[in-house]
Amino acid sequence: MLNGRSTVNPELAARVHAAVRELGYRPNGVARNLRRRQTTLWAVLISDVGNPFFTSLVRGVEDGGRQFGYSVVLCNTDENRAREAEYIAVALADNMAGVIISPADDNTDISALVAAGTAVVTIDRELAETEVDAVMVDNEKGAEMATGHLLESGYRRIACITGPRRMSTAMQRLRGYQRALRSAGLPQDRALIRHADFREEGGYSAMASLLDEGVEIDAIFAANNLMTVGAVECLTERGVPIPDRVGVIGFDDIPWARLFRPGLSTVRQPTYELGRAAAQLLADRIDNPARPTARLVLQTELHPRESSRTRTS
Amino acid sequence: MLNGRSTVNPELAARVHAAVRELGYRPNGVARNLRRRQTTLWAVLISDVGNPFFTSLVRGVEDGGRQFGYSVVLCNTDENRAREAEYIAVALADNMAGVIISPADDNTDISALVAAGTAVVTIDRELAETEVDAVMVDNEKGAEMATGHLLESGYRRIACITGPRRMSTAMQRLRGYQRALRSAGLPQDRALIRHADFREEGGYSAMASLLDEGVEIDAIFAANNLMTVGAVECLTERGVPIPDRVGVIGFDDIPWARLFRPGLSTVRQPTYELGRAAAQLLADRIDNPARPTARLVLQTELHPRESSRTRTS
DNA sequence: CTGAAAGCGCTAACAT
DNA sequence: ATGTTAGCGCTTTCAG
Repeated sequence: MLNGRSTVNPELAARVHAAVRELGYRPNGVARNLRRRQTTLWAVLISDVGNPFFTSLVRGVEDGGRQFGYSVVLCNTDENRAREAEYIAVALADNMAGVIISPADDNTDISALVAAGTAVVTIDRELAETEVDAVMVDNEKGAEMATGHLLESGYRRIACITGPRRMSTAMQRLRGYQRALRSAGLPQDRALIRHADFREEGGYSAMASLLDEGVEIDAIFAANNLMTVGAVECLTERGVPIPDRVGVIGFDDIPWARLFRPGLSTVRQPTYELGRAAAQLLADRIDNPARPTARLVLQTELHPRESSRTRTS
Repeated sequence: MLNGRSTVNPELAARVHAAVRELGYRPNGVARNLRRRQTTLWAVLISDVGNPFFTSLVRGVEDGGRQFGYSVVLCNTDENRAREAEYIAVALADNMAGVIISPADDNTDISALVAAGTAVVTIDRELAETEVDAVMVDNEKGAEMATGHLLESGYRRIACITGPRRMSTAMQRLRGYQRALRSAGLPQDRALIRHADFREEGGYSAMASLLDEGVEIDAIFAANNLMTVGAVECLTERGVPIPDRVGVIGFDDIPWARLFRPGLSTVRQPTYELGRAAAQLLADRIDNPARPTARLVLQTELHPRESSRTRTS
């Protein structure tokens, strides 16, 4: 009756409902999950909730999931494949309805999930081998826009601090940077390219190494928010004026970037929307496991601020 | 045998384990949960993962929970009591092992959790009625330090933008502010006190109202990170120089506050540690439901930066 | 159309 | 010390 199945005497129904309230009866979700062989839980595997990029993503996923009646289990992988594998095992053991993952590596193994029939959506980063629903931004275009903006502002010796080779986003953003230089007819100088770890320290050290090695540069394109902050800190610490001596633009916004001085130019990603879209795709995949995989690419937006002001010299 | 109970023929054990691996057997956590009448899930109820304060808290909880074998379900309440109640119902229905909550209101009703025997720890904010384990900072002292610092820097007409009356943190921080003024022998001017909503917009409007009403002020103490940002934005927008015309200090740090210009003075809370401590307390409470309730108070740290530089005039 | 019964996969209690 | 069984609370199926 409580499932709204039977057609019962309305008076009886009222009495039952009263009793339900009176006795404080609560349906046991665990028993329901066991019987239905499904839960209403999603695992969200990201490298760090401390990074505002992922925060906003998670927020979107949670809001989206709520609409469909799912709760979100947070899983920080710290870019660590072992930890990632652990969480995948948990998701499997707990029969989670779906997994949204920003893989720590292009080759992250999600075959166990696929084999178990668990719905999976990758977010931000793509998987090389397995074909599953994916939501991401147009990284190559975003990076090209950023680099193109520096070129238009008059910078010519533009360095690129990108992420690890094993991550799709790092490579796509690097390609975008290279494409912009090529379009402008500028030489590709390998000394201008650094692979760091997508963290603040990585950005800092990459910036330091560029300065220490005396590589001639007049601008920096940093391929994520944290590395941008690291690079700026390094420049500030060493008294290199931004943008007069070195222009800076970063990929992905930083909250309150407008309160920084100089204001940081960035390529903004629609992070919240990425999360919402992933939630939509996952809910849909759960209802419709057979549908062909979807690949959703959202666009980025250029936000020029003072750190990439037009060069006058 | 898989529970490591029996003493079995080692050769047989090896064969079983081989079969386990071969067949890809995975224990069903849901069935286990039903039988044990317990899960390994914690619900963390906070108002917003988008706020770096809560982000860092959640990170601490997740890291702490992992150590004890728990996963964390993220629940954004948006300071909304209805949504909070919904999530409490979910935690109950899903038999979650424990709940860590930063209540949207001093009178948030957690009696259902208590009645069901679910372990609960409040974090950041306290509950007025129910006595449960609690982790927080010394808000009054932190606010007193902040205000005291402004006084030492030569400010005399210090306004306070605090949070809603219904929240313990807002009231404690207000009291700390008042205590500092009293110690300095300054008058308590009610026109200097504003209750906002702990959000950026709230800080912005409160600041705007102070300026619009022509209240004579030379400094601001804002009782959380987001309201500090809002207040600074308002001042910046209206061209009020910080700290020369108005000094600013905020409660709770903001990531990369040192990249802001002027650098924002803050009272730092040990956010990550708060989360870790709450996790510890919750795990312990689950193992030991009868132990008396604990109330853990951590200390804050003053981080003076340029926004509250000593007045020369 | 409604009520009864089987059983999801595991573990705790019980019998051997 | 080991093997067996009952049953967690629900939903689904099947019989009435």
